This record gives sequence, structure tokens and C-alpha cells, in this order.
Amino acid sequence: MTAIPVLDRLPPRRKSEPCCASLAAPALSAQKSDLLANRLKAAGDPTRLRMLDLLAQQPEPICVCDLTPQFPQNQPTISHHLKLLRDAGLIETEKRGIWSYYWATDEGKSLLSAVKPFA
Amino acid sequence: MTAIPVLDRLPPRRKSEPCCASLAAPALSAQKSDLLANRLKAAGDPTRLRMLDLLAQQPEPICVCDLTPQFPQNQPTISHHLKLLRDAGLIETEKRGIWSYYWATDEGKSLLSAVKPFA
DNA sequence: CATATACATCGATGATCGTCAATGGGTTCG
DNA sequence: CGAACCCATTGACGATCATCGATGTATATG
Repeated sequence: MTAIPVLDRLPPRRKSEPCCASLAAPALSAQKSDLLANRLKAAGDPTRLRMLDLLAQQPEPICVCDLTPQFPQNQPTISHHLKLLRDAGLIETEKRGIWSYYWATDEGKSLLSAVKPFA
Repeated sequence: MTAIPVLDRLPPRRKSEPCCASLAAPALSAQKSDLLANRLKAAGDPTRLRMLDLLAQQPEPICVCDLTPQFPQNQPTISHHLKLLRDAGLIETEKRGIWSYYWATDEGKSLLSAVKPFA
């Protein structure tokens, strides 16, 4: 259910009485909303969201060789999405031998769980 | 701070011992992650995020004529972003006379506040 | 009815994005 | 050393996106 618009309690406006109201200031600074928008954009792709969810679900870091077969895309595409998630600070990576391991950061895990109720 | 990878407690892997692990199942269904990704994408643009924030901050619906001057973009662009936020269910609109009023839905408000700590 | 205003829609344009084949760097194994 | 393997990077291509001028649709005013 959505908020009941206060509008219903107001008389219809005439052109002669201007619509202009005083606006409450935004809570987010331009800088903060840029940062936040960036993180939401990183998570705002179905493939990347599923990746983050999968990684957040694991008790241990996961090898790319195990991650890749979970998705229909090819290896370079997987690698590309992992990089975007990493740039946004939602996942982290470490190389061990010939394998690369990925895991969700605390930031990534808590963003995901904050947002899951909206799925 | 990010999670300490369990990796550090494991010996380096050899090629002969395969990396493959059993993966915990993802928590989000494909369908749910599609829906959620869509909402995050709608909020994952700096202009739209600032719009949502501004609207969520107001005690009353806001006229487009008051909203538009808050942003550097032109009127058709503002209208376009408002439509995307509306399609995602984050804001709602109502026309009254010659003016269009917008307000943040409950969904939009709670998504925004769930996500604000990550700004 | 004619004019003016508010704002949604359309069409075009340049930028960004998702995708993949090809390639390269780094590691392991024989 | 040379072959095999993992995976990141590059370059290209089509799709989607943000943006804006032009236009359309209501509504209000005189």
C-alpha cells in the first residue's frame, strides 16, 4: 500500500494561486547520492545481483571456475561483472595458484540483506 | 572492514587437487532477482536517486514545476526520470488541474532508508 | 474560440553497457 | 623448456540509456 496523498485534503488549485511550495531540503548530498547510486547501479543488474547473492551465501571464498558454470554467459563476461562488483566494494578477490577466489565483503552482504525485502 | 577470507587458513592448492567446491544455493530465485535488480537500477542513477530522496523528504506531494528547477536537466528529461521511478513503484503521481504532483510511495521511502547507510 | 501554461510523448543523437572472440599474463606439470 | 590451464584484458558490436528539441494533449483564462 502507498501513502495517501495529502492532495486529497486540499482544494483544487487555480491557475491564479501558484503551485509553488517551499521544498524540504534533500537529505543526501550530491556527493553521497553519487556514491550510493554507483553501488546501486553495480547491484542493479540481474546477473551481478545473482552473483552477489551466490557469493554472500557461501561460507568460504569461491573459485571462478565454480562460479562461471552457474551462469549462461561466457568467461570474459563473468570476469567483467566480477570486476564491476569489486570496483563497487561489494565483493573481494584473492589469487591462489592458478585459481581466483571471490567472496562478498561485509558491505556487500549487508547491502544485499538490506535490499532483499524488496525482491 | 571486510570479511577475512577463510582462504588464509587453507594450504595452497595444487592443480592435481581440483578447486571445485559444493556451492550453497542462491537465496534469490531468478525471478525475484530480476525484480529486485530492476528496482535497484531505477534507483541506481544519481539524478533519479536525488529525485527519490527529495520526494521522500516532503510532507506533501510536490508539483513538477517545483521539482524541475532543482535539477540541471531540461523538462523532458525530468519527465522521463519520473516515469522510470514510477514504473519501478518508487513514486506515485496524480494530476490536479494543470499541475502534476508526485510523492514517494511507502515502497520508495523504505527502500531509500534501507539503502541510505551505504551512502 | 484563441491564447497561454504544464507536462507527457516522440524522434534523434551521443554515451554507456552487456556480450563475446581473441589475446595475453601468470602458474602448474611433465 | 614447452604444453596445458585459469582468468584478466582488449577490441568490437549491438542494445540500452540519458539527454534535448519539437510536438502533442490537457487545462485554464480572457
